[in-house]
Amino acid sequence: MKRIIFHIDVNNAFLSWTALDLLNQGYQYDIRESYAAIGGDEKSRRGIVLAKSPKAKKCGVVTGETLYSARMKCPAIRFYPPNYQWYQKNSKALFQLLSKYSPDIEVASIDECYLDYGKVQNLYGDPYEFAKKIQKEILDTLGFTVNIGIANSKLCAKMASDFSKPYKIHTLYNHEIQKKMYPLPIDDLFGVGKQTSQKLHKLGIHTISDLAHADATYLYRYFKNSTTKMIEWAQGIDDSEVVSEQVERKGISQSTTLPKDMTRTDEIFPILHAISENVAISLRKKNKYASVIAVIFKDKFFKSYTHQRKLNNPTCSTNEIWKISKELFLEGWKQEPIRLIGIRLDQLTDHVTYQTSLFEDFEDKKEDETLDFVVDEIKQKFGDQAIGKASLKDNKMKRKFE
DNA sequence: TCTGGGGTCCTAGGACCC
DNA sequence: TCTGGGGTCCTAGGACCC
Repeated sequence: MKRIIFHIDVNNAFLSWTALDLLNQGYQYDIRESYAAIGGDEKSRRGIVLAKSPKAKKCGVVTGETLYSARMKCPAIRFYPPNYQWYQKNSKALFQLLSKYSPDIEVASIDECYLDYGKVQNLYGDPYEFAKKIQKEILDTLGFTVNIGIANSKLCAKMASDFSKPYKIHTLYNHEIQKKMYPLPIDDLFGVGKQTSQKLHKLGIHTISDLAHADATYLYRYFKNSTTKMIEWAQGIDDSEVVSEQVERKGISQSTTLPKDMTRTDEIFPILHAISENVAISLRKKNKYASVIAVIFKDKFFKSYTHQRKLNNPTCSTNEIWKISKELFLEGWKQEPIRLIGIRLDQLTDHVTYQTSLFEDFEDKKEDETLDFVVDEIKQKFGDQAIGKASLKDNKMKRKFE
């Protein structure tokens, strides 16, 4: 039996959710109906468009461009800052509403998910009618609109939900692929980004149909092992299942664009220290230990590079993560101005079996970790101000990370 | 007044082992 | 002393997604 998959996607998620927030606060108009965008702060060099209203889109404003450039295209535009906590609340509410109807929901990101409709069809009947019903229920109870794509695979459902917006339902069943998907430009195919699309265009492949009919042996020279999957996706073939269990995080990272390009360690280290604390706290919240620590750099030319180390003994200690990050920074830094600095923790494990080495003090380490957990708990109870690292006390930078 | 932040997956090359 | 070769681990970088 053929599967039936829904892909549910919030229209202009960040903008819609901020619109609701503002209306709640007594705003007189709905920013979804005006020239508006969600964006970071230009002064702190985070000035890019994260989401835009339909009217702003009509002016040519695109996600990811600078606020400056958006303003050039659309002088009437107004920018609003993102509010991630509020977004998370709305996201949860959406998935909760949907899980009333089916336990088989795969959360794909903060504003989209897949639902395995085939498994519950006998309860709710015609897919299109049901999609209409939940679409309306979401609008009535949560206040924002979603697009729904209906297809026989996750890939096609995802492609379908993207066809036209907002508040639309599209089907892309297997028998509709040639008519509805083949004519689209290759850039529209999920998984084909800027680099791949450029290569494909050079090879004379411009539409999804071109790729669906392309010679795999020929393309293999350029795309190696991703060739088969890419061609299958162009043909609308995707057997992947809707996975409802929450998959464990593989890594934790935090990075920040610096207020200016920096070259002095006395300016950079307090920030790196604060990031160490933050990622360590996230790690302990999940009751995990990290086996790999990486420091992330971005230079003034926007070139990123990393320097990492695999640890003999996984850690969750703030002190150790900070100490190693500092070492990694000094080893990896190319002595050039830094635009962004960050830390990533990888290969997270549950337990630690200490491999004692001559040079490490086992007891000290355990003490460090125990202390960390106690500090976490105090902060949880009495707030972040209750306790803190003396070295960060008087640093203005610290405020940014709280 | 240029260009966020948090993820995942894949690949390539070197070291090392048998 | 004509320089194998497969497997695995580690590091670094790139592409893609929202």
